[in-house]
Amino acid sequence: MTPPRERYRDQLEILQGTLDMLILQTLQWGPRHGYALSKAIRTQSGEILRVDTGSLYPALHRLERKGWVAAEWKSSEVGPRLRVYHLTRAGKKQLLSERSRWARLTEAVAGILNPQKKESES
Amino acid sequence: MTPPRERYRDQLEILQGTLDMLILQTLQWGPRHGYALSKAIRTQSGEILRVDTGSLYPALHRLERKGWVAAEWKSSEVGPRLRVYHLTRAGKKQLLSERSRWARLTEAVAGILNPQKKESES
DNA sequence: AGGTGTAGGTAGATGCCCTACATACCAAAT
DNA sequence: ATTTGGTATGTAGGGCATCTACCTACACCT
Repeated sequence: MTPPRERYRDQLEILQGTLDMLILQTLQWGPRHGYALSKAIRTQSGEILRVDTGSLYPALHRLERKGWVAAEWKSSEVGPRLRVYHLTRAGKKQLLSERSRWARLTEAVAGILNPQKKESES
Repeated sequence: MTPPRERYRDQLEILQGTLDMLILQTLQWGPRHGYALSKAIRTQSGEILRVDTGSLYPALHRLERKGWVAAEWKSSEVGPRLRVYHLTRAGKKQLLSERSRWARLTEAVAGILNPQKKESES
C-alpha cells in the first residue's frame, strides 16, 4: 500500500507566488514567529490556505535574505525557542508592490472569466 | 557584458497555475488556434496577461494530453498551417472546477488582505 | 534582399511549493 | 513511565509551470 506520492499538485493549496505577500501582509498586523504566522494565515483565510512548514520556513528565509523581514531569536523560558519576524521598511514597500500586482492580475483574470463585449456604455 | 539571464521572475506575468484555466475559458467562446488564443487572452485582459509562446504551446500540449482540449490541423491555403483547439466535455468540467478553485482561493487571499476582525454582527 | 507579422515549436533554467522526515520541548493521557 | 499530541523550527528531494531564448516556415511589403 502506501500510495507513493499520489495526487501531487491536483489542487495546490496556495497560488504559487502569493505566499510571500501573505506572509508580509500578516506581519503587518504585528511581529510573529513562523508557526503563529502559519496559523494566522490559516485562520484568516477561513481554513482555506494551509501553509506547510516546508513552504513556510524557506519562504521566511527567502524574505529575510531579501531584506523584507528581520528576525530575532526569542528563547522563551517555557517551550521551544521562537524566531520572531517583523516587517522592515523595505518589506512594507514590497508588500504594497505585491498587493498592487495582485490587484492588477486578479482584475485581468476577471476580465477573462467574465468578459463584457461592449466597449460603449462607459 | 551581456548580463547572463538578468531579472528572471521579478514579476511573473501569469500566476502559476492559472494559465490552463485562462486557455480553457477562452476556448469556451469557441475553437481557436494557439496564436489567436494568446492574442485573445492578451486583449481580453486589457493587455495585462501576456502569454509567451514558450508557455502557450507546452500548456496546450499538456491540456491535450489530459483530454481537456482536442485539436485538428487546418492547412489554410494562405499562410502557415493552424492547429485549431476546442474544448472537450472533460475540458468543460475541468474549467468549472478550476473556476471554483480560483474563486475559493481569491476569496481566501482577500480574507488576508482585507481582514475584518469581528465575528459578531452576522 | 531584408524586415515584419503570423504560426508553431523546443531547450534549458529558475524557483515556488509540496511531501516526507528530523529535531526538540512540554503537557496530558494510559 | 512511556507514549501520544501539540508547539516550534528546520532540511532534503521532487514536481512542474512559467520564462528566456532560440528555431523553422510562410506571406507580404519595401
